[in-house]
Amino acid sequence: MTLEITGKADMKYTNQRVEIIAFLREHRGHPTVDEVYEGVREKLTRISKATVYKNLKFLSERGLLEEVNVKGVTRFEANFVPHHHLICRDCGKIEDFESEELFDYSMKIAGGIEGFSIDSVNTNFYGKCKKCKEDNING
Amino acid sequence: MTLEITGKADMKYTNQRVEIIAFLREHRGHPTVDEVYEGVREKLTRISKATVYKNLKFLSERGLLEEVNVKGVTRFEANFVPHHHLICRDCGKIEDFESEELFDYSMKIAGGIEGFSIDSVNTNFYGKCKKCKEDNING
DNA sequence: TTACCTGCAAATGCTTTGCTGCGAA
DNA sequence: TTCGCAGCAAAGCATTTGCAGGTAA
Repeated sequence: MTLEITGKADMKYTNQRVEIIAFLREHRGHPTVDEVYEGVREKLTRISKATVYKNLKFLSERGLLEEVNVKGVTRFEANFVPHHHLICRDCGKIEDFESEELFDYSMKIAGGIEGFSIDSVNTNFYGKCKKCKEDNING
Repeated sequence: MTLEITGKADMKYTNQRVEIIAFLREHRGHPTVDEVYEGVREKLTRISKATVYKNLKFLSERGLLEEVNVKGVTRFEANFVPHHHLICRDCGKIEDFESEELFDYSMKIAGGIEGFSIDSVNTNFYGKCKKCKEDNING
């Protein structure tokens, strides 16, 4: 796999990094560190968890990944279409939600904020996912 | 201090809980666990950090506090006026930002989302705070 | 009175780090 | 060839837990 990332040439594209990014591009469910580790291990059986940690941090700092934290659990994603999050308070599930109009509206408001220079915006919607709602009724 | 919280009677209002909530109501800068611990310790010198942890978790689960996580650091707040966050990518500082119009707009969009029942919304604006911007230029 | 809560200390588990050998460029 | 990176194991820390005594209701 070739990663199409321009302007980020000052780093080595090791197999480990390539597979971590590939895994996150293919698994949009906001995996945890362990889930990334288990997933990548299917391709690179000898990868260590320390390498996964190091690279998730490294790639996040460089803007190749995004880190999300819900209910004390750190999760990762590689979705660079501007989007928002639907977060279930019960199970901690995160779903992406695209709304160009909300993005535009928020950025317009961002333009009027003094003292902070804002480069991105993300709205979190909190509530209950379908499954947890049904579980509440039935169980 | 009397906590004016209705409908939350099934818990004991120990001095520790009262002081933790009081501290967070007076310190709106999104303190960390350690900062809460140090702050409350000025009133209750014998409080343990385990008690602070237990209660921050307990009170968050009951909706008396909100937990925010930025750059891997967990912070707490007790601001129940609907608000948004300005988050500095450099230093991790969080400022509250009130915008009724953004709140209303987001909730209107929330009403049209299928499969998730949404009860609250929070927009995070990411960028650089004034101080970090100046530090970047000067240092 | 009694169930719930606190403080202490120990345990847990996520995350980071130091170091040696290796591989991308 | 060289510097950055991977893997391993150990260390570091934030957070949780078990338990005995204390306290709010």
